[in-house]
Amino acid sequence: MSPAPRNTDPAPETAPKRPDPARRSERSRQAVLGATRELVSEVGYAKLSIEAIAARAGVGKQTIYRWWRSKGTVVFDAFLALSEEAGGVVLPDTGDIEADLKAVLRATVAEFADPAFEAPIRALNLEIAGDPELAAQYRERLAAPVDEAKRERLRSAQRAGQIRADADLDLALELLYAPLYQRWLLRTGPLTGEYADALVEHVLRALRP
Amino acid sequence: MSPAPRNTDPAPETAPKRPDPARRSERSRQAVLGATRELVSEVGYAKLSIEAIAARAGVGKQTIYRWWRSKGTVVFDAFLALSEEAGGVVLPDTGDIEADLKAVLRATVAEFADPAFEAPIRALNLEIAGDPELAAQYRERLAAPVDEAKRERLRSAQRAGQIRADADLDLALELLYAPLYQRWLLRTGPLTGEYADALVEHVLRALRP
Amino acid sequence: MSPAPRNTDPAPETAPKRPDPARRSERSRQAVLGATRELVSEVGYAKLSIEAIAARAGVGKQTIYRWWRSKGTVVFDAFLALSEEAGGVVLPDTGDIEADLKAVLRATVAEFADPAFEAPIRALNLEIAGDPELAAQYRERLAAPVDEAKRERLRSAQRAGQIRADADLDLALELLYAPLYQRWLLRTGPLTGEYADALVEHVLRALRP
Amino acid sequence: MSPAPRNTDPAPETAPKRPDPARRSERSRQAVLGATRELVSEVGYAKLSIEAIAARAGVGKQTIYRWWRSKGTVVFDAFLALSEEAGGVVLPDTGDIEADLKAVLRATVAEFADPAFEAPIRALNLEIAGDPELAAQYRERLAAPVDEAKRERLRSAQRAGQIRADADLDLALELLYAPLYQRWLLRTGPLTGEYADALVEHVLRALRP
DNA sequence: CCGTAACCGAGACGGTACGTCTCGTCTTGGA
DNA sequence: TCCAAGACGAGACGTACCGTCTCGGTTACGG
Repeated sequence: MSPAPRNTDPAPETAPKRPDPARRSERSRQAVLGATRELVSEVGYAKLSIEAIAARAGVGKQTIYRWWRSKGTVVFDAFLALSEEAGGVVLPDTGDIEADLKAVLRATVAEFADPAFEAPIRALNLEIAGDPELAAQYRERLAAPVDEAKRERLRSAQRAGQIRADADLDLALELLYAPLYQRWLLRTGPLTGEYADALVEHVLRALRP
Repeated sequence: MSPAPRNTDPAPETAPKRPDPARRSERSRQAVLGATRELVSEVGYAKLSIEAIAARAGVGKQTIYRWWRSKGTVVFDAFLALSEEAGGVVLPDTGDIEADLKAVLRATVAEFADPAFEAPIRALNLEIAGDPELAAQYRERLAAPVDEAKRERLRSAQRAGQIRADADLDLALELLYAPLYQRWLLRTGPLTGEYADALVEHVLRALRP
Repeated sequence: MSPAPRNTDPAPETAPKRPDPARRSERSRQAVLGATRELVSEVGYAKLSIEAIAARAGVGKQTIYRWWRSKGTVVFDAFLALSEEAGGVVLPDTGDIEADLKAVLRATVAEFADPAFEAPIRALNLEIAGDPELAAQYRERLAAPVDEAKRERLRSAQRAGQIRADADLDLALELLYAPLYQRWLLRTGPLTGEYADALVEHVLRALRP
Repeated sequence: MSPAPRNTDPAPETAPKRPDPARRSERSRQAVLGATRELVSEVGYAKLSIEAIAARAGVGKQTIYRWWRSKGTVVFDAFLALSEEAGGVVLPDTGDIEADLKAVLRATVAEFADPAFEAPIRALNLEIAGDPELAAQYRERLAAPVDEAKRERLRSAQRAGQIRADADLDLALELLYAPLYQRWLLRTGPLTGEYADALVEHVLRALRP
């Protein structure tokens, strides 16, 4: 039996001195996230400053820099915290996959149209698009459970014979949501209920047995 | 005595003093756009500053503020100029719509994978996503001609009976490109030739007569 | 004839980019010096901050950093400006060197005792003691003319036969003023008129023919 | 009815919670003083921080704040400890007051010229000049014994008839040392052996019978 | 053909925010 | 209870850029 290697870490190099999470002030964390949500709504993401967050939260700037890498990570956490409270996602399953998908996509369209959601969601998306590490966290903590719920609904339709057994469900999800997302993000066209319906109809045509 | 005339003039209001485009220095314009392209490649969009552009271009800051609204518009123009040089877009038409689309999407995948293109294209996309006015310009001057070429190829396939006569070609384009775009922008999955092929196959299934 | 050498400069090395004094804003300069004098009086030298000076003066911080090396140099200039306005110094010459010196030293004692002068003069002295470059400027621009006036009074006494012809007048000045200065700076003893008188009497004993 | 008692209590007032000196860790005290001496030499007094002292000494910051009022008092103690080890001061007494004083002043000049002493002594002096309480401590614990030794040498010269019986010895000491001190502190002139000699000669002229 | 009015490079200005540093206080866990 | 350790609110540091505002210099009309 060979001895367990003690330290396989290839690059310690004068450790960057991480803070101790056990001693973190929960009160400060909440204050920062709350202030961030308020300020994003008030002045928008681009004009958001760490200075302003600290002031609004009644917190020292160092406390923010100690626990977050960048403005983007703070904003991300601020909305992540909100979403995680929201709890599990359940999609409707009436047995009619077309009707159910239309309902879900119309709901998504409505969400994108709500100006109160629009600004922060856009900010969050830009942040994610520009930072691979945030993107990874986003996928794991926010997108994954939602996607799984959507995939499950498609699987149910498969079992009901409404979708081909050999369909690639991940690709199917992308076909459903990416056009919506792109229209919204780049404002390349109107986002309406009719559009959502047409989208669902086209995609289902590709998926039916 | 006649009443003092109210100022019903709806527009001038201490005119904002537009510069005279006729006297604009072409040399300065080119220097700014060139310096901008260099700097975006070197330091990325987020760390790009007007100050640095002016210094690199050997140009006064005022010259930039005189002719561009914001950092975003400069970057936009810098890449617009490049693309417009590229000239008209023509898509292959071998008569086989599936093969042609696969070739085009694989080319797009390759472009997204090229790290030299990646950074500035991403920067440009973030800028467009965050600024509706830039988005409009982008659609008119860059996206429109390319989209028209793509639509024309689909129309040709329609005439050849490879695509249903009543298909919505705009939606078809979105179904083809949006999933690719989303994967790239949010890094939600690998971008490979196989993926492009599968995408084309699925979408065509929805479009065939 | 040999060609004129183009560049004999031995150490250019990415020049530190000096600002152009010709374009300096006199209004800003005055505002900074004024604000500095006010703040030194109000909060003392130790608690004086560049930030506060800039705010009080209605000036950007960079404007201070552009023209002054350190907090010390600003304070120095602030009081230098005051003193230089004061104009030429003239010492009394009644013909009685002892009486005149007593009067002058008593005046100095009174100045040191005045709390309005005390704080800033002490701040200035600490700054000078800690920064050789400031010390040099202080000697040239403030101390030199005053010292020359004092030396001239002693020379006049020499001509009148009240002081030895071969006396070292610079040393004489130090003997007169250094004890006073030391008592004040280190608070090693009471500063009174009697002390000034005793000092003059002792020093004159060393200087008389 | 008796009058409400006035609070004649001169001290407690919501007691400031003094630590118990008996339980003080000698190891910590030494570590702090040692680290302080090192750091003053390395970075100078102005850039010295409590934070850095604590880190270098391997001591909690609170331990410093518990036992010292300010950065100045720590520095002061650090050098005080050094000097007190040095033990009693004895001045030479060859019977020739002029030769003896010249030797002593030349030694002082040499000390001031030594760059290893220069920096910390200057730091200490600035601190004393800016803090009356430190100044008092300095006089009692450091200056007093040295001054007494010097005064004793002058008294001995008085007994020997080399100095007038009615001379003010305290003033004499100031006449001897203040010029030296001032030249050093403000760098107003060269500090040489010749200067020390000239100083002694002038002062003695004022003191002789 | 000669002002004179624009653009131009340059860069100082009043500001905002950055990210770091240190202050002096407070909290935790170990001896 | 003291200590090492270090998180905390606070706020100054010195730097980077912002967008505006002069400065001279240099075109390029238009009287």
